[in-house]
Amino acid sequence: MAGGAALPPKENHAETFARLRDAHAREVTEDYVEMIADLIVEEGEARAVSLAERFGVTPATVNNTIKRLERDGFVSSRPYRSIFLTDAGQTLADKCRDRHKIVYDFLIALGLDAQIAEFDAEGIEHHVSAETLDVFRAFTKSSKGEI
Amino acid sequence: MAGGAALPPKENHAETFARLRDAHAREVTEDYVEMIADLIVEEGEARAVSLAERFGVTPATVNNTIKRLERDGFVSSRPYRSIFLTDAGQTLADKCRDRHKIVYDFLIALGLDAQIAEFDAEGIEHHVSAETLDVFRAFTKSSKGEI
DNA sequence: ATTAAAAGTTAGCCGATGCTAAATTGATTT
DNA sequence: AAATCAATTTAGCATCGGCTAACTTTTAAT
Ligand SMILES: [Mn+2]
Ligand SMILES: [Mn+2]
Ligand SMILES: [Mn+2]
Ligand SMILES: [Mn+2]
Repeated sequence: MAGGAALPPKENHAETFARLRDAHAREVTEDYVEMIADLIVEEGEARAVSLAERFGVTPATVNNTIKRLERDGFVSSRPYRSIFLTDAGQTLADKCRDRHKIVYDFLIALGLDAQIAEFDAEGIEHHVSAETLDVFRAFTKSSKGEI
Repeated sequence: MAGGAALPPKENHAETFARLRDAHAREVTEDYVEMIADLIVEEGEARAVSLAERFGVTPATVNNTIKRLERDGFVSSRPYRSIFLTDAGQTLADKCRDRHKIVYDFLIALGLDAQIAEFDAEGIEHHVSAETLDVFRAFTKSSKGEI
């Protein structure tokens, strides 16, 4: 692939895209639980109106998404009240926040500016395997050593 | 963000997610034109059955996607015949193939194995800005220098 | 030339993620 | 207490990207 054939062997290729579709299916969930956790830290609670503003979507869209998250066991909410993470939601949020920070810090360590790092990390975070994350973390750490 | 507040200023935050949604909207298109270009190189033509096998989806799904690509001016096709890229499609495919390779080679340069690099590159490629791509390219190049 | 197999198409379905417009509820002000 | 304003919910819609099942067309084998 690197320098050879244009395509990987066809027997394995579909697995790559199956993983990609899986990652996609989780992206919105991951961004929401992470955002809810951050809002609770920063503003004391997570309101639908804040989520709508942060994501740049309408309140109706937030409502739909929150219902899916509730169905999937990541949040709890009561009508007209703010939104809470379940234990599963908090666990996922912690994992996503760590991962997000590792990706962001890695992009900064590579010399990118904060705005670009923020943009790209928001997408990249959902597509880094555990192995890649380890390498990112190690790179950032070692790049801090060699001032 | 790096070490400070949990969240970026709310005035700018929505832009990050707007870009993310834009990138999403382009992912399938980008993967298809790239795959079509690669199949034409490797097999002489791009058949729906090959796309279905490569992506791990059904022929019906390929058909739907090809219709959207045709509607959007990236491919041309006639019933029961193989699929061709328009000029716009070829241009996009070339761009995507380059970008894909830069991301893949960067992950390899970081020390990741081929399988992981293949998996992660397939997702990451859609979320790297031009700036990040430049940095990736430079890193790969310099890592080749210092054997 | 028939037949069988492979490839492609069509119809109809679903879930995810977005939207607008209207209705409802809760909070604030007067 | 009423009225207003802000927040939330609901209803109804659209597109994308997936699916199965049935059908048609092309290609390959006999
Ligand atoms: Mn994200
Ligand atoms: Mn994130
Ligand atoms: Mn891809
Ligand atoms: Mn690609």
